[in-house]
Amino acid sequence: MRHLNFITFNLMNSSDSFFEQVYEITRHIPVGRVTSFGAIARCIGSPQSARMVGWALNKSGNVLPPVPAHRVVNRNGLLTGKHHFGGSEIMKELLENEGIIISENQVVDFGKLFWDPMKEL
DNA sequence: CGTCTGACGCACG
DNA sequence: GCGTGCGCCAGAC
Repeated sequence: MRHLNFITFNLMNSSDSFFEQVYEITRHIPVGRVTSFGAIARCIGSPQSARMVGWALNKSGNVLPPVPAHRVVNRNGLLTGKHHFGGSEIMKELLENEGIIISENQVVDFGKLFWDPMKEL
């Protein structure tokens, strides 16, 4: 049954589109880890399309399966997308629920928690 | 078609 | 280390 859902998902979403590649990589980010827009862009093969990654994630709210967009921050570990989660503190709370410490709108120990899709995928 | 818009990242001063 | 400028490119008009 899960297999059928997966097939339906692939039929409903052109799986080779830029957006879908972003979603697919984002879904692989482990709980309690984070990555950056640029890292995802590089993994796709468009290192200069980091802005598009953000654009894609902005539209990921109603996408299934769910996309953990809150685990994507900018290259400095800054929560630049926090205003797109309904409330301004939703993104922070989602990350803290996974054990990530946020201070001054920034991920503490970002270098340690950073998950590189190129290396890990 | 042209133009504008960004959840970015880099180069430079 | 910080501010500024610019290239990036898929959608929405």
